[in-house]
Amino acid sequence: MTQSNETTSYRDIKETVLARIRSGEWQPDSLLPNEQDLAVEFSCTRTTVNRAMRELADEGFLERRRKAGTRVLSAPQRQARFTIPKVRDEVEALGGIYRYALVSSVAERAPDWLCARLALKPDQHVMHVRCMHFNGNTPFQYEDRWIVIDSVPEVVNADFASIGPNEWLIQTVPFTNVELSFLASRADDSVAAFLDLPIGEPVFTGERITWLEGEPVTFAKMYFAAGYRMTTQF
Amino acid sequence: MTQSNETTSYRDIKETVLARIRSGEWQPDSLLPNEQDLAVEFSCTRTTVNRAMRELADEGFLERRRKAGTRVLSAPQRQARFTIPKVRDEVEALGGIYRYALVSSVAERAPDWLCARLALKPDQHVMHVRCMHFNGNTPFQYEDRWIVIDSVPEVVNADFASIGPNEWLIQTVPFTNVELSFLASRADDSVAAFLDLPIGEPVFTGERITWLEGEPVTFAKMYFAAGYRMTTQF
DNA sequence: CAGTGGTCTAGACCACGAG
DNA sequence: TCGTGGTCTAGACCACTGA
Repeated sequence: MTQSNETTSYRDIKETVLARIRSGEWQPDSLLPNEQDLAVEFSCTRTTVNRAMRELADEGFLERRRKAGTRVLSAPQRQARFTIPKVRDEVEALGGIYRYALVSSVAERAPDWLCARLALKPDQHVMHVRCMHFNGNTPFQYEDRWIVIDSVPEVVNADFASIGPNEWLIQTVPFTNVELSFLASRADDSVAAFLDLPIGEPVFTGERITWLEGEPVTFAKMYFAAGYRMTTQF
Repeated sequence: MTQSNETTSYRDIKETVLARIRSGEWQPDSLLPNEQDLAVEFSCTRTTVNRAMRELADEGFLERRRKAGTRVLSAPQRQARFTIPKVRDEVEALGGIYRYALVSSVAERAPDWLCARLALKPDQHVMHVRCMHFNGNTPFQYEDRWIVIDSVPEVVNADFASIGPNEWLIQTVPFTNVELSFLASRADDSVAAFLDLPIGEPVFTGERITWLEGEPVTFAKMYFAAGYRMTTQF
């Protein structure tokens, strides 16, 4: 009990509401009493009821609309929250020792497919950085990344031998918008070599595009070693 | 402006705080003024400041501790929220026409690997359901699922020819705990045939384990058709 | 111990949107 | 139009935890 004894907290209300939904007392799609009535029932203020119901709606159990009232969602829109850790943290969470290694870092004209992907002008230049992340001496992730020089001019002076491009970017342009995708790809000869896999092996792959105030900053492909799985509970 | 003119809303405060972090005015790891002081600065009550800061902490930008105060997280723990839609919704969101087809549905003794995975007793029985989800006539997802009969006895009477096992389960035991994983697997001959792929092709694969009040309910493997990617923005 | 965030109250005004 | 949720105020007590 977070609050002192015998008060009804918003947590209590959340529990009670969930229990009623689970028990079938409040059927999917059914309309719930309004906040004022619930406040009376729970002997608390409408503010407290409001917080409880608002959070339940955020969590995907309820749908609330002014005037229409609050309904139980028939198919709860449960959302999985995946925390996207930095590779270093991910390795260390596994109890491993993180090691980073730069493979190559070159400034080059942005390839056509990247221009299309990031809406770059045809003559824009990018820093192409390839690197490896190890768990001890085991390959953990191979990263292939392009950083738009016009958007982050300091990148030409970055020392990617000593710091990974992701960590460098987080320090340099911390607050960005991100589009993140996951897919299964096939190991080409390069990926296979870096991850110590047979060519053609399925590889769990992430793609991340990052913008800062609408300007494209970076495109990254992250190839995970065999057996990797991304897991969450909810 | 959600509130009437000239009041400071919790949204305004959130924006201002984020802007200060972005601009570097509030550096990572630095301590922010306490709520009371911010309330004075923003000419509003502490309640309003509290809501703004609480939400920013929920969203992974700040860390708050009683007595210690509120700090800017150096590596924002941005969390990707993936909405896990029902297959039907996912297909329809693509503008496609959803079609479901049952492949097989048999009650059987739980295989050993499943007993281990779900902590079943060796003699427990499961309903093994295999089915296909199509976008029009294109394979979209092949689903291989086991449902624990002791946990959901009604399953023996379910008509999986007319309703998918996931939709049936949502109707029957709506509120559950879930562990969800994604990985890249290799198409075996069966998966390859159902998804119309060459054998050995990489397949984006989901695994879902569901419990109800601690009792294991179901284990499902979901194999997605070629080219599938799971995407989110944040 | 004392400062900070966590939460509740009692009341108010308002925006939205269904009927 | 008018009921419902969205938000803010002003004030209070308390839980947690760092020093």
